[in-house]
Amino acid sequence: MSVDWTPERIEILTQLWSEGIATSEIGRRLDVTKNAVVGKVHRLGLPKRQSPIQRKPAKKKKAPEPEVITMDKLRPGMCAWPIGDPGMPGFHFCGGKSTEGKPYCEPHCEQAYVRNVKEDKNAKKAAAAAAAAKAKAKAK
DNA sequence: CCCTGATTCGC
DNA sequence: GCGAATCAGG
Repeated sequence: MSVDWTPERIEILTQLWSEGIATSEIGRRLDVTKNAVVGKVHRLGLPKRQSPIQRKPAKKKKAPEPEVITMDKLRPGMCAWPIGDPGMPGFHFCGGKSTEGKPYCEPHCEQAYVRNVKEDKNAKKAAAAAAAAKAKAKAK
């Protein structure tokens, strides 16, 4: 098994790969499995081969579906920011963690109380100041 | 079935 | 970051 991917081994790997050598062959050459080779190659960002292969959206392991938050899924503590048009099919909510005492998550809270300012210099200035203050507070 | 590379996911 | 398992095309 591979002890470490030394620069030399990576160089050999890259060289063989660029020469069009099969992963299994490279693996034999470096005494690693072909999976290790293809994994490393992919990680190094080397040019791909055999392009027309398109993998499935990954099943069999888990179901990391973002789960759309419909009305019945919406519970206290979840952001009630509406997504889509109420009454229309597929209407749902953000569902993120809402801020304490507020019906929306933080990003949507910001949107919620945005005033109808357009090209207001003061607003920009205030926003910048607020951002700076926030960053400063966070840095602490 | 064999080969190939691609992607995911536990470590 | 690594690579086995798994997936997909040929």
